[in-house]
Amino acid sequence: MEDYCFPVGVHPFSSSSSMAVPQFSSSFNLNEGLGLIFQPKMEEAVQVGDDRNRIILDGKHKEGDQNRIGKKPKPKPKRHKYAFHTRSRVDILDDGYRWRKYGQKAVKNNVFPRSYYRCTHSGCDVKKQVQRLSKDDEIVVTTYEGIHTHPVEKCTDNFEHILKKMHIYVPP
DNA sequence: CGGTTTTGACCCGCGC
DNA sequence: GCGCGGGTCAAAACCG
Repeated sequence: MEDYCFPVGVHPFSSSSSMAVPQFSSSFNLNEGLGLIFQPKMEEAVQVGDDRNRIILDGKHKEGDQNRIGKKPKPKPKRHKYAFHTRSRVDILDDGYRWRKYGQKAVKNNVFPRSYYRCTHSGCDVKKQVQRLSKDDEIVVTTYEGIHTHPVEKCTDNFEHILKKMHIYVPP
């Protein structure tokens, strides 16, 4: 599946606690290419003492529906995928961008479905997939594909709104 | 009422 | 060619 898989960091917008706390940071900028910059203060999230927090690089990903009927088959531009393994009990890890869900599919050998999101910013076709591992349901894999053509949407959302969207997790 | 989510259908690539 | 799995579309439902 992935071409490369190496430990690098942790998703900067979650924590190892029972709830992913949205911590917005303009330093999280996929436009930097591989320059994923994590805030030092995010280090608390790297408390999982194993290699489960990592980045997956996939340089040769097929281009979705570029070849749909009625469309010219374009030379496939290379798009990189960046995947974060995140220990979190919530699926929605707000990264400062606004996403619209456009699909959900059951994944083979996984009891949890995979969700597909697209950046809502006009002209920006960055996508991401969110999937939970069936082995360890506390691990969420978020895969980003493409590069944002715009800066991070500032934190228009207030915290209350975010919590609503997250369906706050209440530990038993 | 406009934006988002849901969900079944559809498309495509790949292996057999 | 066929079936399977993954990815996307698009209409309807939902929601603030």
